[in-house]
Amino acid sequence: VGVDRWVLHVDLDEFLAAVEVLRHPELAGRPVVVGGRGDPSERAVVSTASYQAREFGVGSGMPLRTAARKLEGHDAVFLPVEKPLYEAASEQVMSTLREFGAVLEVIGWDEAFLGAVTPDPQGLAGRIAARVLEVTRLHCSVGIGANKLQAKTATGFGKPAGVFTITPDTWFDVMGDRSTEALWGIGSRTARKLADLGIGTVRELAAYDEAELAARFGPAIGPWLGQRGKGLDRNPVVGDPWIAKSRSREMTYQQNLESWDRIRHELAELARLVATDVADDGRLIGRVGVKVRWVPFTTEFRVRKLPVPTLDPQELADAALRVLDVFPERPEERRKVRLLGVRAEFE
DNA sequence: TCTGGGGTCCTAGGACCC
DNA sequence: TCTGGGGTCCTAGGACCC
Repeated sequence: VGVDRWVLHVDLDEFLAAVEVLRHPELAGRPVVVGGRGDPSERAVVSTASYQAREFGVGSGMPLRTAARKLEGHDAVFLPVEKPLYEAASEQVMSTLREFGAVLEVIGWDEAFLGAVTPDPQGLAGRIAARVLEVTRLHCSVGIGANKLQAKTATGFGKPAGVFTITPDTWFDVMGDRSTEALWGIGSRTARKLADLGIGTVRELAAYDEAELAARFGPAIGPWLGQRGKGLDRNPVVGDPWIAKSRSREMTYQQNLESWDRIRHELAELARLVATDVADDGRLIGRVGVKVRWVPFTTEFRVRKLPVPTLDPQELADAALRVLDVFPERPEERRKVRLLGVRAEFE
């Protein structure tokens, strides 16, 4: 009785671009695009665009080439992704969030959930944003809800640098008329399948029979979709440190790979990189996966269990090459390759 | 628009065994 | 001729997220 349990979702505003502007203050006010190696002529996409860049229609996931075209004549800056820099900034943000003593679940460089018990979640949100700004000089938005879905959804309405609350009482007022694709966890594919059933809006999804959804989408995903529509989410905020189940490296080549020897060489190189990545972890690798993206853009993935789990770079490279051999179509058979990837799955 | 890199989870089907 | 039911392991592929 009377326990005010809330979920807060904290999301940094234009995170990568904001971090870059902090160390390059002269860039403030200009459209800033962070992506790839910072060369808009290369095969790469936008990781983060500053709000000034977004005004010209540039956003995450867009090819850098396209972004450059949209920003032509607007004094834009393209910067490379500097992973260690953002990791350091992220750690600073997360340790600031930890000061508040709530359960903290980190879900990305620039995002986290807090499970809080408080009669005044808005007050807490304001204090969090102020403290994050004070310590890191970065702005964030905070969403408040009765569960993760509501909180995460609310953040979008708070941006930039604001606080927004969604409760079970206001869920349908805020979300009811929106497309199902606006829901966290429903992408374009599922939204289209739902539309085929006559389900266009969140309200329509909420009203749909869950057994029917289970028949269409499977026993787990079907009912889960129905719950999403109703704004329900049973997943708790989990404070345990995240432990990766796999580690991978992949590379899109600026020039397509054509020779079989070159492909094998590059794949072995990626495998050794993965081995280096996991060397300190200590856990053995039980399965190895290989990803090939053919020209123009079809992607295939094969994975094989290792007869004997290993940590050895050369064994991993050999295993990756054996997986490459099971691809039904060999690269030497006329198809060019634009991307290779190696994934190691822990035992 | 010519489409990155690093992850997670679910589903379905085949193989195999009892 | 027409053929069980259940369990487990393995892999392919889809979908989504940051």
